[in-house]
Amino acid sequence: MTTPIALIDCNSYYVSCERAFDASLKDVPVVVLSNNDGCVIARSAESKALGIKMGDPIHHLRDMVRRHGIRVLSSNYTLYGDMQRRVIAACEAFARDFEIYSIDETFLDLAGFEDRDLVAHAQAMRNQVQQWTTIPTCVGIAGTKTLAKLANRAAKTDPRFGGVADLRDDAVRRKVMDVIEVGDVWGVGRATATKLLDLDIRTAAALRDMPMKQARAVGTVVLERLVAELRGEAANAVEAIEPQRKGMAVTRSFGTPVTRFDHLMGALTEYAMRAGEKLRAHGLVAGRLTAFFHTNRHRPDRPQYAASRAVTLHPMTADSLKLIAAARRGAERAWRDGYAFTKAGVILENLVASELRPRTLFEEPDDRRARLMSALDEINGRFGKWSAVTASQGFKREWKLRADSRSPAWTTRLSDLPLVKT
DNA sequence: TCTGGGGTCCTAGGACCC
DNA sequence: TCTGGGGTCCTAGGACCC
Repeated sequence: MTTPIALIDCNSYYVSCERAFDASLKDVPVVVLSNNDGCVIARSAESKALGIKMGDPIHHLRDMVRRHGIRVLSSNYTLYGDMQRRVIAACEAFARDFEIYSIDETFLDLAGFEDRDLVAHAQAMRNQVQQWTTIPTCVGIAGTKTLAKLANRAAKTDPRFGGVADLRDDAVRRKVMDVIEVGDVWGVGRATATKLLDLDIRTAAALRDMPMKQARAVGTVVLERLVAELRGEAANAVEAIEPQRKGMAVTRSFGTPVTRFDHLMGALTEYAMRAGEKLRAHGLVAGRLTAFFHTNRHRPDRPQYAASRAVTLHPMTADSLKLIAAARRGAERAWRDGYAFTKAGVILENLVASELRPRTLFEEPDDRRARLMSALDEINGRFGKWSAVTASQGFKREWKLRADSRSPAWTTRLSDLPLVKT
């Protein structure tokens, strides 16, 4: 008997976070936009009912927004990240091991809780989260992570489950798998779904029943593992310990296209600064930096150019000024005149915990530089992101993105605290 | 006019080296 | 007529996830 796994998933998470602090958003259609106010990344139930899809560009929806009075918000990741900590805190007592899978989903290893009524257990957890954060959730319970995902989907889409679906029961599991489309299974994307449909494999149940050999032929070991999980054989454990991350990136689309090298460098400088902050916040150093930029891929009628150049960081470093220098070297090598660039970024790889980094022969301890970096982090942490910047970054940001309708930092900035009038 | 950002894993060809 | 093999790094791109 495998230990039961639960997946708790917040409903319309970003919208629910916004609603926690703005009562006027209740019961009306709401959407939250991606960075740069480009496309829809979260929808309230009312917006879903209007037919708005995940990823819809907002400029295609302007009419609809006017007609239905849809409330449109820029995304506020500081708020969503802070709310996530509160959601996890509310779940703490309900399992011993957690894997925080994404900003709104957490797997729970329910080992040690098997003798309880797990549906009642999950309902109590939902209530706790609702009480502490106002965020509505759904919970799926099953023997493997992939099945817990399916269970969660069932809990979310079929009101008869009352918010908690337990797929450990054979009959319930079969019924659910018969109706879930193959493309809605976790790990089956568009390309794989097309291949499976060609083989007349249309449901989660059909995927479960396909021959293992065929699964490997269609989608390598990845699909093979997925099929095993659908059969109840755990191929993925709940990973309570966060694995060492392999890379990190800071990338942005530009509000206005960039045609000049110095403007591109202004943006890359900013991203390299930010990447350094992220490295230092995680206590890491990087061994490799890649700078990239490209033109608008949605306009094939215009001249296209995409390039990326990697620079080895030797010695490994988290020093923003060294990252900026490396980004410049990469960008200079890749630059071509005559194009309008719409996106750029900095990717850091070969990450190692700072204290474990290999020392080089000629490396001298540079305390002053380290102190400068922590001073920078402190100033920008206390007074806001653009208080201290490098000269090449500059205060004028021609490429900067749009975020016209961002909600206040309700939970993390004192001046944005909501006021209660009595 | 206007189409996100941040991840992981995998594949493949070319350059380069021994 | 008649191609070396194997390793690593770089760049590019596909597929998937949230």
